[in-house]
Amino acid sequence: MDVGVRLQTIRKLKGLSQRELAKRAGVTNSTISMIEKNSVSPSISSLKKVLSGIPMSLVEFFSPDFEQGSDTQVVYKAGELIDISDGAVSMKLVGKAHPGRAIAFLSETYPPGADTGTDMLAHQGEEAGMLVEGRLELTVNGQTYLLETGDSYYFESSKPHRFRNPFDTPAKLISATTPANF
Amino acid sequence: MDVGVRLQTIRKLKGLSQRELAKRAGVTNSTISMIEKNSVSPSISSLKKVLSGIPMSLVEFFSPDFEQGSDTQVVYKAGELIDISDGAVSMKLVGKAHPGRAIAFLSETYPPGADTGTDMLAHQGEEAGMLVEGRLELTVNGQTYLLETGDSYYFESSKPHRFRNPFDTPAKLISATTPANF
DNA sequence: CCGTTGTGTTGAAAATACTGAACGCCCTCG
DNA sequence: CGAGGGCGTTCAGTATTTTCAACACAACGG
Repeated sequence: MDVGVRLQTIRKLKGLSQRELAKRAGVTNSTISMIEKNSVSPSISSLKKVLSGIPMSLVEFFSPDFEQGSDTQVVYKAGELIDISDGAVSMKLVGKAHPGRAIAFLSETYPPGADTGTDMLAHQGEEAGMLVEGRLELTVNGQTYLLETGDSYYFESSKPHRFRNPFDTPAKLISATTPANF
Repeated sequence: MDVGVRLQTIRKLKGLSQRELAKRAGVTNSTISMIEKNSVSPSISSLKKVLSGIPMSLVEFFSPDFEQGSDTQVVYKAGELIDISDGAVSMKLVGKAHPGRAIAFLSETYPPGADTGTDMLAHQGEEAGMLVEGRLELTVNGQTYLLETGDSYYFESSKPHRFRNPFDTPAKLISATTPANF
């Protein structure tokens, strides 16, 4: 992540000069200049001040949202997905050509007995999914649910969660998580 | 946004001491101490270094932990989805109990002849999806692709796009978009 | 009881970021 | 042509952050 280039891109997008932005932000134009040339690494407080002149939040600034070439791959054949399997659970990630992706879109297969473990991860973000085949057990925040084909879910990833297939037929799940941790 | 408190919270959540985190991050323990006490405002480069020891990205660090009540609905039966159909295309939204959702997770059905129109919207964000039934035609940025069952896609929503089913069998798509425009 | 190891905090010195006042460049207007 | 005003850059000096080496406190074991 190139802080300087990113700031300059945003500033020009907003049609501001270094001095103009500096005045709005309450810093000097030299500060802006040096940040953009990467000759310094600004402190959080000053970057925050600078961004307040745009205005833009730190989250937005660090979100690599709109910066992608126009020749990136769009469609992925079934065999083209990246395998990021974890144990018995098969997980295939859509969009390998998108390193700064905002969504982790997965096709997951849980063979009989498969389990994401009792790790109960608490990463930040939200996730949703739909079961397209079989049955699956989902535990969120201590509550256990039974998902049948066609059922779906939506919860905050910060809640401890776990997927498990105690049945004797494989379960296939399509899920989306944001932000992408991959 | 209290940088110090946030860092301390995260560090303790990960079960790290100041010195341990400092070692992993390649800074001194005093740096951690002073950042947590807000007696300094770290530079981007040093905060990045510190977070690399966790590890955590700057985006995640600055993304507020909007926690949700623990009684929100998690699982949605097949019939419980909200219908937000647009014309001939049937669209069903997962997570009606999540008004401030980050992801729009949809189950979409395109009957033969269905078309999202030539609107070619250019909203910001990213979207991904996977075809679970039938065949579908996707146009992104002027390029037209043929999706077959099991194929998937990922692109920036800012690129003009359109879905169309010119075949004589219905197509079923599961998709995710962020941010959610609903 | 003392030595050891863990924790977080603090002070002076070194490193880094920020300001203020230049500078050079390009444009426009008189 | 020359004055004025815009632009971004640079440099010396000041302000802030980071390091290094202590310090104080608590827990554990010999």
